Amino acid sequence: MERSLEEMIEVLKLTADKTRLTILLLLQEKELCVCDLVEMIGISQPGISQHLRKMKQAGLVQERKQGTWMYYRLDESAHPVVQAILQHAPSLKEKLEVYEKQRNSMMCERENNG
Amino acid sequence: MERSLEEMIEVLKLTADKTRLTILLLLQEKELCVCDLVEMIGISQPGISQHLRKMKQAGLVQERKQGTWMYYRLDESAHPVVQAILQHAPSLKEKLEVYEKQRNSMMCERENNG
DNA sequence: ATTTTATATAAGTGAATAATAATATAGTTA
DNA sequence: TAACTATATTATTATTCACTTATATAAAAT
Repeated sequence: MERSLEEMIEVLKLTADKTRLTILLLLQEKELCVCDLVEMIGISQPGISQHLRKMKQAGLVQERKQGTWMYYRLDESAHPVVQAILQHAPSLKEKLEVYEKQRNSMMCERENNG
Repeated sequence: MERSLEEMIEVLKLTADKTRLTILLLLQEKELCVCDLVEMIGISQPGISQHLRKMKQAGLVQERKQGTWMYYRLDESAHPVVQAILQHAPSLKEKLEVYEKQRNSMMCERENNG
């Protein structure tokens, strides 16, 4: 209520996109790297990176570098409407579990981070 | 949580526009006709009507005809995320009160509906 | 040092859309 | 009936934006 209407519009525009809302729902479950999101969502890597950059600039996600990987997670200090929106959306917990099982079953190339 | 991701995206896209979010915030206070919204928001009448049509089609607002006027109000059965969003936005109660006072002071051409 | 891998940035393209101007419809009033 | 008012619809335009391809950067592995 204290934040401006313009701030709300910015956040709503960011969540009003299927790719970005999916990213947020996945990050709600677990910190993930870009390549995880590319595989699970199925658009190009630059596409994912551009969405992440926008959401980082708006304070919706935070990043952490580890080697060549860049891990992303939800920013806890984001506009509170983000949590309200995510809680009204269907969970992607199952989708993430399926992805992780199949990834682990193919003799993971990297250490299992998480 | 039961409603699909696509349904959420549709609602979020509709609220992620300054004009439409303003309309919803005003309707949250009171049922209003198109000309009220035109005056308060300051875009053309077709612009307002088009936004209202979209929101009506998505089940966000309802309409009621009275003479040549068409009154709009929030649809109570809209996707619950709408209420969550509106409650996180700054209220436009004051803006509406100012408008109504100045409208009443100019010897209202129509009966004061509401 | 060269190659490979993960990610970021830049450039370009097509589609969606918010706004306006012009016109149509329909109810009201003279 | 004719003029007026409130709203809806249509056509048009300009802008935004999601995505892709191509390229750059940077860390890791060979």
